[in-house]
Amino acid sequence: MSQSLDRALVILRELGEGPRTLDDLATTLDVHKSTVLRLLRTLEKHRFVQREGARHHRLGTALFDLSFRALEERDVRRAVEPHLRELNARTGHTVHLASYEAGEVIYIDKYDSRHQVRMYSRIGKQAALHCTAVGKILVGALPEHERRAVARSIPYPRLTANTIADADAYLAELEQVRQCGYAVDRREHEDFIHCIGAPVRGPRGEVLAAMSLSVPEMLLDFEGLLGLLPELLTAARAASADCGWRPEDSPENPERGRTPR
Amino acid sequence: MSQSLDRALVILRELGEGPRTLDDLATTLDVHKSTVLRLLRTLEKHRFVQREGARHHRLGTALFDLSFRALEERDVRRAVEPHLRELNARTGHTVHLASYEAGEVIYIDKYDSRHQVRMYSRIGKQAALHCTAVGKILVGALPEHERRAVARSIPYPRLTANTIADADAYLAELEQVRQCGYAVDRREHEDFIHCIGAPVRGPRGEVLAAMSLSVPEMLLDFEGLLGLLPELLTAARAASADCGWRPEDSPENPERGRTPR
DNA sequence: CTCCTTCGTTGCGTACAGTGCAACAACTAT
DNA sequence: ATAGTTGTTGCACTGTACGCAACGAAGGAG
Repeated sequence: MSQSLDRALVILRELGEGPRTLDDLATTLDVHKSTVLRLLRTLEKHRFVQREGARHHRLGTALFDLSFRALEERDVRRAVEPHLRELNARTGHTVHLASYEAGEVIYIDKYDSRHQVRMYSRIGKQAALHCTAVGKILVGALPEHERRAVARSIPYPRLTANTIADADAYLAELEQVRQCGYAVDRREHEDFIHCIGAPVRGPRGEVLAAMSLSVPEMLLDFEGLLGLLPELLTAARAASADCGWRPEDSPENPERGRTPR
Repeated sequence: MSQSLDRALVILRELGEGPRTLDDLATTLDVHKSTVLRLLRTLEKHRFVQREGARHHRLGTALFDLSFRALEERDVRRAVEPHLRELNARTGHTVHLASYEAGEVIYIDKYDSRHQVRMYSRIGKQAALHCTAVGKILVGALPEHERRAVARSIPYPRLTANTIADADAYLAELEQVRQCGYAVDRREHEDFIHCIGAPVRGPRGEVLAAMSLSVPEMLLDFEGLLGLLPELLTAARAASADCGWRPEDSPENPERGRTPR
């Protein structure tokens, strides 16, 4: 492990919270100012950091460049984008695309609701595994032993009265999700929002990503949201088709986590 | 300057081009494999890099997280977003929001055209200063000496027959832009696309960002695009109002580059 | 099935890069 | 003026990150 690189990455994380001064950083990292200064200079040279005024530093443009490049490279995202966009246009509600990567579920695309009340989320943000529709879809698609391992290892913070609270209940829920072909989050993550999710599949029926529709309760009750399920499933199937999925091949799908290279 | 950090950042840039193996990286960096390995491990630990299969590495999710956070923090972007979105909805064409930061113009937001033919761009991408509408708006808004310095220092690659080719012509064009309150790119950047741009202003009339509308010639000729100018200007003014601009204060605006802190 | 190549991984000794220190410079506030 | 911040520079020392070389695992060719 490289010490200086390690420190630099902590600096970046810290700057992700907002602009900081040299001293701020030196204090939180518990290293000498001059050390921080040198690291910042290198980061600056590569445009990962830029100065704001005389003393403040903030994240730079190289970061945007890199991350949008990386997002573009994910073919799933590119293929699903039009369908996501259309689902958003048809329903007017917030839609998300999420992917399972290295033990975590993160949002890789998003279109916001047309309405005033919006759900807080962000591309790049981690989604909770135990109380979101996308989390259930993606973890549910893992091979059994891995699924069990995940279920046992994650924490179960109780975010609302409906949040699933332990591994057994979670595994049962995942089983349910696998059977239905879709997942719901009925006020499990936030008190006034419910959500439905569906898988996007690839050529061998493997789950590549999860698509979801989130609606605040004041706009639509849970039954109303379920009424949109056909729209969601249609969109997810169309997206899957664009990713190479052929429905006839796999009526009941094999367990699969990610695309082998 | 920190050597190891420097190398790590080069690795990230390299991975921005696509997934690489350890050897690939060692070769392009011209350092020993074991060195690359250690850097990669540190990057991995912080989720800046993730493995893809056994041997390939690609950019990780921390990058998305950071960059979207940073984008969110830019208040301009947040304030302008709805107007950008509406302009996109009304016209159906590609709209961009760009900002001048540390000598470069980069796209900080974008909504794609509804049509099949799309312009290639990406959030985080640098825009050419001499042949894009946003570049002209933003450089044109700099104080005179800085504007001249920029004009003299940048290269003038000839991308089409219409591209401005030298500093004098550029400065004259910028003067024009300042007078009109909008900028055009009449096939200066790409042969089949033209573009119009307008400034988004802050409380003191200073230019915070530039908004633009890009349309392929086959969809709309240049006069047709100019017909959309009122739409663009209305959107830009509404966005400016949301950023604290009060039109009556500054009929002719003072020169100003960036917001002081 | 075996050999051979290719690529990732590990342990180690050394050199130099990165560190902390202390003094200095630029600003603000009082 | 004076004192208190905070950024910047030069320097000497030490520990970290480097390259090396040997090992191990995986995959392909014959």
